[in-house]
Amino acid sequence: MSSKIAAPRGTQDTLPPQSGSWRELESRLAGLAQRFGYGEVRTPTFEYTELFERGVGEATDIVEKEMYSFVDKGGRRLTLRPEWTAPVVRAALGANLFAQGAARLYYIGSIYRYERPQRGRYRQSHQFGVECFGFAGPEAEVEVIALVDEVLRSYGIHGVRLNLNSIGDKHCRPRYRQALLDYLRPYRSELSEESQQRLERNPLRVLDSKDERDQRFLQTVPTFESILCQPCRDHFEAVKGYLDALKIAYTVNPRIVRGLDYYTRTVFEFVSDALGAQGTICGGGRYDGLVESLGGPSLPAVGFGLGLERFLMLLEALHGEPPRPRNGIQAIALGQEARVRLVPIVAGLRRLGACTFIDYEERKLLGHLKIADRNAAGHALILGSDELASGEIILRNLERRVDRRLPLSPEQDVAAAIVKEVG
RNA sequence: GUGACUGUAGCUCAGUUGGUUAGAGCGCAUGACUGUGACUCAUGAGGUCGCGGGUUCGACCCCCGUCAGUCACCCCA
Repeated sequence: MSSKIAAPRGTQDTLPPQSGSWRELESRLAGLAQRFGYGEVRTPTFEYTELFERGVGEATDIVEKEMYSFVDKGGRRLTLRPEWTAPVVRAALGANLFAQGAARLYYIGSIYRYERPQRGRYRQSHQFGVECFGFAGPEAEVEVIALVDEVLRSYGIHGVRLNLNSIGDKHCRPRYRQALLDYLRPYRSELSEESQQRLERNPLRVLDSKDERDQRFLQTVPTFESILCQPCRDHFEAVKGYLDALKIAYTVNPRIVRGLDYYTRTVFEFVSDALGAQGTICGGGRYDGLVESLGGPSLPAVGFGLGLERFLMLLEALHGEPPRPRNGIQAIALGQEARVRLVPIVAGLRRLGACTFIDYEERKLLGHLKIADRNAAGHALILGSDELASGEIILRNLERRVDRRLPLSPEQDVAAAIVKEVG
């Protein structure tokens, strides 16, 4: 026997019953997005590398060290999608979707990042997200935040906090950047090596350093709020006002910056402390400059990405393993003659939409019933020599342990009678 | 990329200072019960002890390497 091959590092297979939880979650998310007026977008799993370099930002961790990039046989530089926003914008531009102005899109699918796996972080993971294009006003932020809130409500999730911040726009962000530099430069040599590098390349990122050596400087660092221009300040206040009106609780957290370059003004994240170190379930914000930087019109936009692995982990942490309800019919034939009669009945049941299990091996009734338990079937349909002789088939309710006898003829009505009985 | 811990049956794990034939529980199979399932009882199958090298008379155990998992850092979903 040759050796087994494992799934690649940081990836995982999903089999029953977990695959059922995935399907349920995905369909609920899709339904919710549609309720908010969003249509589904699907994009290729890989894109030209340049899309992410331009869209996400050269100085981000994603582009610097986390992309799965390769050169194809035609010499093209390609990358496995590390995030959805840039591809969605590209796709929308390609379809000229912005000709009419606003557009609302949602997605569900995989992303790829070359990182060391740990709890809540994988090399292939999945995100649900929305992108709301065309609205410069604070209503757009509130709409997408309300959508996430609705997801949490629909699962009865409590204890997830919404962190909110504003990082300014193209007018005040450079001012803040300068203020930050002015403040930190004198202490440059006392900062962590990592932060020293960031100070020159991407000073905002110094803010979310957790290094001990940086902390004392960060305590008294000038905050964004102190330097926001008036329009940004008004915008942020309006977002908060709407959230209050919708009774969505939030905390203003001046330290959240987000790792992607394209964000402007509002940034937010939903955080749980039930998930270990990787507690961010959902991150998002406004990115008014991205569409234009990818060759489109100047069009404001807001969106978020929600991590499905982390969300499912949260569900399990909060509610435990979901109980497996008994459902479906275990068809049991005892003997070849019975099997010949039963197979068409099973086909009929399936045509009528009934979930039906059957094992074709020759075994005793006991063995079949154990298989029924394993399948969590709600009913057993038993056909053996006794039933053939009496012209009746037994339908047993496995939960209540009661039998029903149903006539075996006329043949074409048997399946319908069973379905009616099962309900 | 850095660090710590862990790899023994399908699953969860024992395995003494290195010693001869590697165990348990659950699960699985068969039977007790020509044909009535969540309970019993009995019997059985299932292991290159992650992989490769080294030390040793002898390695699941010690050493080195490697791969994988877990958790944390970095960062993020």
